[in-house]
This record gives sequence, C-alpha cells and structure tokens, in this order.
Amino acid sequence: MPSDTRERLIDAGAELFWRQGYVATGVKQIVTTASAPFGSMYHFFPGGKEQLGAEAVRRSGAAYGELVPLFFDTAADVVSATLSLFGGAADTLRDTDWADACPIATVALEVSNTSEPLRQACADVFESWLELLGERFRAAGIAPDRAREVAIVLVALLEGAFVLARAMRTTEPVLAAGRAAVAEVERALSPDAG
Amino acid sequence: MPSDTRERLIDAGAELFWRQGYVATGVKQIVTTASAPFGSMYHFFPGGKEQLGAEAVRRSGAAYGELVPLFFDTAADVVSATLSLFGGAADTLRDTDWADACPIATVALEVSNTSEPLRQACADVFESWLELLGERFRAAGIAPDRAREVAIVLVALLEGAFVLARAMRTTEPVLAAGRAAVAEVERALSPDAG
DNA sequence: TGGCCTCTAGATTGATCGCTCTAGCGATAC
DNA sequence: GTATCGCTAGAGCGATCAATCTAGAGGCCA
Repeated sequence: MPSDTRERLIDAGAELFWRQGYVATGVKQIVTTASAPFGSMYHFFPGGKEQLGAEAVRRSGAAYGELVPLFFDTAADVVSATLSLFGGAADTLRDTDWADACPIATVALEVSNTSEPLRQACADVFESWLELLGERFRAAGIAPDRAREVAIVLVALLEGAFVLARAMRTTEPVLAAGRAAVAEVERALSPDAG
Repeated sequence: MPSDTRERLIDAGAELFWRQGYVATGVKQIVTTASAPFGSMYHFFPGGKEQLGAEAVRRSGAAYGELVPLFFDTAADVVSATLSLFGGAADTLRDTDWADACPIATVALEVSNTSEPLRQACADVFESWLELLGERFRAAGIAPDRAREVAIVLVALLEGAFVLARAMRTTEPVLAAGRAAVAEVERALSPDAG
C-alpha cells in the first residue's frame, strides 16, 4: 500500500501550488500543511521540490479531468455540457474569491522555461484533457481531427478566460468564452453552415 | 525629464517578469540587469518590488497593446488582421523557444490573490487591450456590446493558447485558437447566419 | 564658500530558501 | 536477541530573499 505520508505531501503540494503557484510555495510550508515530518519529504521525494511538484501537477490534472465525465455524462448533448461547464466554472470562481481556477496554469507558465520535468508534467496533463474532451466530441459525431481542434479551442478559451477573470474580478470573460465555446461546438456539429 | 536610471529599472523589471514571472525574479537581479545602483532602486520605488512590478506590468501592457494598431491598420479587414495576429504569435513563440508569449499573464496568475496593486495593474492592462480591440470591431460595424464580447473571446483564446503552447511546445493550440477567433469575428460580422 | 537636495553606492539586516545531515524509533526477519 | 530497514525527527548548511541603513558624490542656488 502507498505510504500515507507520501500521499499527504502530494495532496498538500497540489493544493498549495494551485493556490500560490510553484515558486511562491516553500517546501517547509508543504511539509507543515501535510502535517508530515520534514525528513520524510526528502525520503519520499529524493528529487526534492521539483519531483513533488511534478507528481502534484499530475494528481491535480487527473482530479480536474474527472470534471469532463461529470459534465458530459449528465448533459443531454455536448452543447449543453459545454455551456454548463463554463457556467459552473464562472460560479466556482466567483464563490471562491477568484481562487479556484485551473490548478496547473500558474505552474505551467512559471516553469515553462526553467524546469523540464515540470513542464512535461503540465504538457501531459493538458494532453490528457484534450484526449478526454476529444473523445466526447468524436462520440458526438465530429471527425477526429476536428474533434481535437474543438477540444483545444475549448481548453484555450477556459484557460484564457481564467486569466482575465482572476485579474479583473468578474465572471464576464468566462461567460463570454462559454458562449464562444458553444458556438465552436455547434459549428463543428454542422460543418455545412457558414 | 524622467530619470534614466528609473526608466532602465522599469524596463529591466518588465523584461525579467515577462521571462521568469514575478516571484522568481529577485530585486538584485533587476538592479544588475539595469546596470543600476542598488540604492537607486528604493530611492525611485519606495514601495519596493511591488511598486516596480506594477509599473513594469503597465509598461509591458502598453508596449504589447501597440501590436493592435500594427496588425489592424495594415490588414484589409478585421478578419485577416485576426488571422495574422495569431499567425504572428505562433511564429514568434516558436522562434523564441516558447518564451515570447504574453508579458503579463504569468504575473497576473501569480499575484491574483496576493497583491492587490499588482492585480489591479494587470486588470487595467487587460481592460486597455479590450478597449483597443473593441474599438476596431466597432469600427468594422459590430454593435458595441458584441464588439466587447468578441474582444474578450479573442484575448481569452490567445492567452489560453499561450498556456497550452508553452507547456506542450507546439504551435498547434495557437493556430487552432486563431481559426476559432476568425470564426468568432465572422460570426459577429454577419449575425444572421447560424 | 556653504547649504541643500537628488541620486549613487553598497554593506548589512533578519528572514526564508531548498536541501543535507545525523540520530533514533519501531516493526519485521532471522 | 539482534541486525536490518523504512520512516520519523529536526538541527543546521550555504545561499538568497526583500528591504534598510549610513555615507558620500555631484549639481544647483545663494
């Protein structure tokens, strides 16, 4: 069985990196938050903060990816699923004081040119989301290449809207992005129009 | 006349925050890069790193905003301007080793919940971009409310595509976002179709 | 010349950074 | 019993953090 302390360290790291970013989060703070002994940190993660960071990113990514079935399995179709995905994101953002946005976007931008393992972890997470979403769009009858493109546009709209919304403290960008995402999905569903 | 040293400090800060983010950039590094005396830093910016950061963000934002007339004045219409804007962004990103993306996005995410002055500076910059773009879309005949929404969608697509592209090391998201941006602009130009 | 003010110059502060180190606890194996 | 191993525990390393401090250089005006 996996060590309990190790799990708690990853969870604490994921939470803190989400909220504060990678650079601003100290190892000591992670250890304290996890109620773990400091020595265990480097026992379980000989690669140090970077290794813990990579595992935390992957865990956050997997958790966030579970939102895809949550929204797309309950909705009537991919259009309404897309709409409620953005609507839910806007509500969550506002209700959490503009904190609960993408758990890895800040880290992704921070480390993109400074840590290859972390950059790779972020890339893998994004790719997994694209695959999860692409699958849904293919199931809705959209051709594979087009399905991937729609998935990319959807994720880009969400990530970009998060950046704007968190800075400007308004849900306006998320709602506008949601309408654009719906339009993109509809456009892919009926490629003849336009 | 404005002090030369002060100007150099802001420029150096803007450059470093762009490349490394706000948290990862040290005051000492800014001073060294600017070839400025350390004492001058706190003479010109009694508010410290935070004050310099806010001014650097506004300067970067203004410089980046100049891309709007650059692309929209030379293009035949707003659609081709949008297309070349994303195309240019993709080329630049690839040619600079995925470094030259949005100069303030990393900072915006980093400080959104930790520094109100910096958050405000980022919000002001985004708002200025939305105004610059909205103006162009209004001039193209799009109703004011709709023009703002198109501007938001365009910026969100670009910011989100940057996040994906920098992590995944491919221009694919920027190009896909560009096509979606073009579709959004076209949709706004002919609201009857669809 | 003397006084004032802006800016330069960098040593220094206390705190925190990521990380290494030794020491020892407790359970299992023989 | 005792040797081994996984894990706990935290003191302490050198480096770096943002920021403060004193000291003085140089221009401007009287």
